[in-house]
Amino acid sequence: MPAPRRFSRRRLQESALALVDAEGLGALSMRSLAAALGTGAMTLYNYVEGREGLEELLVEAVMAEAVCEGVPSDDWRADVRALATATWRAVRAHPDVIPLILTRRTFDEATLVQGEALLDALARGGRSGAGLLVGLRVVTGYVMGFAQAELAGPLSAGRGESVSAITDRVRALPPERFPRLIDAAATAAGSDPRAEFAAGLEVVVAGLDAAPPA
Amino acid sequence: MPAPRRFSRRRLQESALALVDAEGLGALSMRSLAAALGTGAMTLYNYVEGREGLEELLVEAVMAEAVCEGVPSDDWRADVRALATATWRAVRAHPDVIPLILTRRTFDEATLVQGEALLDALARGGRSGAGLLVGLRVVTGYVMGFAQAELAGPLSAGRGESVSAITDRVRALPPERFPRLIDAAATAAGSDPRAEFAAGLEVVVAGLDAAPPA
DNA sequence: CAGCTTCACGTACACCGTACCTAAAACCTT
DNA sequence: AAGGTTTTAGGTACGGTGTACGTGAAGCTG
Repeated sequence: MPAPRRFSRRRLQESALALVDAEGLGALSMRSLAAALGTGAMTLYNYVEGREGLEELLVEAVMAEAVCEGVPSDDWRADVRALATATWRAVRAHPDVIPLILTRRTFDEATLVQGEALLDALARGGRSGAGLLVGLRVVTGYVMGFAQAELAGPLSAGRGESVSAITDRVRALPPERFPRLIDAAATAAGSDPRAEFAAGLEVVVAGLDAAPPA
Repeated sequence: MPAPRRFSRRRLQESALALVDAEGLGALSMRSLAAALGTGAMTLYNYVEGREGLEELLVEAVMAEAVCEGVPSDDWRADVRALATATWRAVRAHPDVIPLILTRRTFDEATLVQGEALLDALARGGRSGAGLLVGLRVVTGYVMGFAQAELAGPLSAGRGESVSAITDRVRALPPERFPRLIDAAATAAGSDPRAEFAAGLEVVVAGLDAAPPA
């Protein structure tokens, strides 16, 4: 009965993501996205539940890119690594969306599938019940925490800021009070984020191996 | 020479924190905080660098509550546990500020001191260089990630939402596709967040113990 | 007592999300 | 074929936001 919908959900996601990737989160508004689509702001309300729904759309788009092949395998450790890394890579590809991801508890398809797969891998590692839940929390916590660290860290250049804005700021600290922080910042400035993430993940996996599942 | 300042920084922090704790982050605006202080909105600009500065003020106030006694001790593992727990408790005491904490890279005194202490503990655990940096990332990542999980999780009641809104939502999922998620949600609903955090932290510490510092 | 410096704070503007409304488009009746 | 019905498109307008700018007063210094 209705007039045919002008836009698909995918189309909205693509436009929104392109806009945010190009001009930053601050450039996203109902009006700006509508303009990018060549329509009026109020039209978007036929596709999305207000501003909140728009942001969910974006998060969903990013998480959907976290595809992970070869899971489940016969090696639960490899699976945990693969799942965590896939999520992290997807998030990292769209740094401007990170604030939205961090401040939301998402329930999109992709996140649920990844969560289920992660639980499955951990279960194959011998965890169950509360111990399984703890394992999930540790792994997802690590991924999210690392993403947060990358928000304005020396790893990624914030919009308009130098790559090492943070590093510079730490370097300016009183060396007698924060010697280790200054040292760590110098180390971070010259390190590869992928290697850092992988090394941290190794610590997590080692912990899962060593800690008794209660 | 000047007219004496009407407000102290501490006073602003207390008012802002009280306002946010009582009415949520959405209730915080230049005007609302000014009104709570009995003044006009523009006055705040004499104390704070715009909205951004106001939010930093809040984060600083929360982080300052993360006091940690008895560190450093002669047990680096205990120190890591104590520091992580102190930060988490402070954050958890003001859940409405969590979005601000997560979306910001903070440089207030308290955070720096905690970071330095954490690095010191990890160094006593035999880490240095890149391995030390990784240890820092893992621990702070875990704390931040856990805080994020608590945003709207079954652990804390979101403003106006039932304590188990998330749990309910997971329970409504197709059981044949997400059996483990549903199970985990049920476990989470009945678990104590403090115990969960402690157990996860134990996994992290075990990982730090087991993983070679490169 | 000037005079300068600093703070207090009202006004005004651009921009935001969105409640509400109108018109047109496509299907379902009769 | 014509009318009714239902859904989408999209404009208008309102209350709220952050803040640039300007004015006025208050206190120290000469």
